[in-house]
Amino acid sequence: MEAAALPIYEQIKAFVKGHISSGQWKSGDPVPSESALGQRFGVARMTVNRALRELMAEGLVTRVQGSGTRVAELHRISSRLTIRDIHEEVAERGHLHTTRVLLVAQERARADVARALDLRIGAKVFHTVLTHLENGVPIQHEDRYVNPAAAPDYLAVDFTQTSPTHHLLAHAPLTEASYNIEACLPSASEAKALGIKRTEPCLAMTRRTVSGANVASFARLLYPAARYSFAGQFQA
Amino acid sequence: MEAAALPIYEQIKAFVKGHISSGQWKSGDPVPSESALGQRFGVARMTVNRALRELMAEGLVTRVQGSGTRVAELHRISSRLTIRDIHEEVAERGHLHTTRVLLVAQERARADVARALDLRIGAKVFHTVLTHLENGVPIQHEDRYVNPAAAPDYLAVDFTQTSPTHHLLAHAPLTEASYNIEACLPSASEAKALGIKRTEPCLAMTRRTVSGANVASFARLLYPAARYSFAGQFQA
DNA sequence: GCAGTTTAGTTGTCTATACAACTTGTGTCA
DNA sequence: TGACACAAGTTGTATAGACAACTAAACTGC
Repeated sequence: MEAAALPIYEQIKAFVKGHISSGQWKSGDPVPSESALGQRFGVARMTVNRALRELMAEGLVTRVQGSGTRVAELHRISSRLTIRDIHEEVAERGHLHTTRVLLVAQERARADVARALDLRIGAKVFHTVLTHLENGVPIQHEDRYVNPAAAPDYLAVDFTQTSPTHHLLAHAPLTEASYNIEACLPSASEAKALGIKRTEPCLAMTRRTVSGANVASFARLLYPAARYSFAGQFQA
Repeated sequence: MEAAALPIYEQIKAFVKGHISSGQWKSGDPVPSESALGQRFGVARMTVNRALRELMAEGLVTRVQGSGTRVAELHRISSRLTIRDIHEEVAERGHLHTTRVLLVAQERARADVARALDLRIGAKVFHTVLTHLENGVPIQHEDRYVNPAAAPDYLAVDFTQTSPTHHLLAHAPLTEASYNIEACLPSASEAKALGIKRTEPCLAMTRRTVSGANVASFARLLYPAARYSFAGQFQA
């Protein structure tokens, strides 16, 4: 019945967290110094150091060399937003993921595409448009441009078997990614592909991935509002 | 012209990151053991341990006691999404933040509100509806229910001077928060308050904050799509 | 062939110490 | 009064070592 003994540094983290979340220590208040906590718990300073360092990484305290540790201003609620491969996400729910391939083509980059992929206007680019279905219901519309330099054999992939994300991760290691989430209404073709009305709002995520020196891909992912949302959590 | 010497553990992190993002080490590949890296860099194992521990926290490697360290599956792109106080956000852009107070009232909880705040139906709750403006343009519509137990003097606050979030953080220390982001169309009253058409899509964030044993507040924050989006970045 | 044991290797935690880098308040001197 | 030096306290980094906990493969005995 006994709880497994937590590592000391976790106990110290819990001790500090407890004082913060109970309101005993408020934003801006000083947290006892490493040596003070070390004495109180009867442990080495390095152990306390690890606890406080991790709390800083979690955003609960701020530390200034030479000055001390203080309870952070919690005006920022920060949590990890994880963007996952759509196939994995559907599979984890125990559902069937299928793909409808609408376009697989090589094109010349228009101005906006060229800018996003960091290529010249008119440069060769790969373009795919897919619809992802969960148990037969469309949940994501994916319009993607790929830099041929990053994934030369992209067009040869059978996208009913392998998701573009999966192929790209395997062939163009990810060094950087940025995304933007906004609300929008679908275009006529997007609405048709998703089987929704043009007046039904959608979440649109535009994502740009960088692999080494190249921008590997630029994608617009559209989720019908009724069938998708992003959720997150924060634990003090 | 010389770059400041990075701490050794940062150098080791950069070394591992470099091998991952260049594709030399792929997902699932083993990373050299702590002692191996320690020998290679001529440093103590604890130093390597810190580097690898932080890389695990960043999601770049997985570590299993007794087995070893491996490059993580990067199918998950994970980054920190920070939700900030609207006032702070506007102020940082050097813009003027003002508030229009539409409702400040004490009500009896309807079923949905009671559930969200973990109270009985008909229990006393505080209800505020505000519009936040940036340089006079509405950017956020805030519909919030507050648990009186968590912030007894909530209704007395002058919301043209202090944001609800600010007051709550000061009086009900945050222990937990969860949020959900979705796309939707505004209701008639929301559209009117934001000065947009009912056909203009919006990002809706519903947020629930917990303070100690109480659910402190439940809020629906509505952002016109044309004026707001969430952005994030991931660095390998 | 199989089950159990041993062993080498790996990560997890913790210590006691050392020095560097920085902040802040105090004291000194002109 | 002001500029400067100093000292005390704090965090940042790094070490060398120790033992615990766990894994996976090799080995042993049946």
